[in-house]
Amino acid sequence: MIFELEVFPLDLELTLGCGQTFRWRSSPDGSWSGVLGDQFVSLRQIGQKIAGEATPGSEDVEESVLEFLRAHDDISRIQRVLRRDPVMALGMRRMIGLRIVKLDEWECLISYVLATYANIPRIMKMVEALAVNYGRRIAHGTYSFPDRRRLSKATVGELTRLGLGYRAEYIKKMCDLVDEPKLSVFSGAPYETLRRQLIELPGVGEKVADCVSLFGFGRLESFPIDLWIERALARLYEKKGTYRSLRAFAAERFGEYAGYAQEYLYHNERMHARDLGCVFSEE
DNA sequence: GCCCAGGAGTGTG
DNA sequence: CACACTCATGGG
Repeated sequence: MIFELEVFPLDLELTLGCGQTFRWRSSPDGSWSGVLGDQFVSLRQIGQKIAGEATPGSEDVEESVLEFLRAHDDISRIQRVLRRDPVMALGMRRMIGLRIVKLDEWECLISYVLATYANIPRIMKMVEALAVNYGRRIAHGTYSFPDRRRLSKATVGELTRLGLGYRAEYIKKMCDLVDEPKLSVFSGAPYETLRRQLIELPGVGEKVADCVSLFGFGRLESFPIDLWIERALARLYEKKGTYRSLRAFAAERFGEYAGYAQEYLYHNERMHARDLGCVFSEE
């Protein structure tokens, strides 16, 4: 199935390659492919349009892609709000095509529990291993991410052998504790409540709860603080401290769109580490 | 070989 | 509340 969409502004490479998603990969021809629900989707940027291709499926692919890319986000409004911060104002425009994505809640929860104390290539490998071993086959070599029922069949031993390390226990417990009704209750809760409930889950601390709030439940005010963000805040704002204090700093500074500011800072800091410049300061 | 990774859980001061 | 230690392993 072939389709065409307009999402503007959007930089597909930036959005899918900056480390917020773990199952999207680029091809030499410049297209990006991944899985949405039970469909294998391939996207390519052509000017201001997105050309897409998907395996036949029951879902409305175009709608899924628009939701995934958060096409309804008013980026100019978001940047107008963030511009109040002088550091953001300096380089924000060059991040204009970087959009926060909206992931499936369950997949996001599992993915970011796996993400603790691992680098991105490894996280991608672990998530892919879960899909291949417990997901549903939807195309040649492509598998959907396993829902709770399917993932429940995994034993801790199997999960450990797949390279999850100490995370295997967390995933096993998660399958016993979280079901669709529970996720649905989470969806309706305000951010602070959602966050508190997520933290009660095994393997979920403040940072993971904030990632799941942001990428899984679409709470744009969430500001996950990992090592890169700590460095960015120290380097660009001379701000150090506990998670609690840094979080308060971000809330005051970036308000309802702290999640976008976070992703800008995250991407920028990683580029800076690779000596690819910094858009938020003159160097 | 070495250092690091989108941290969390637990125990201690 | 703030720090210290452990956890299991692969990637660069």
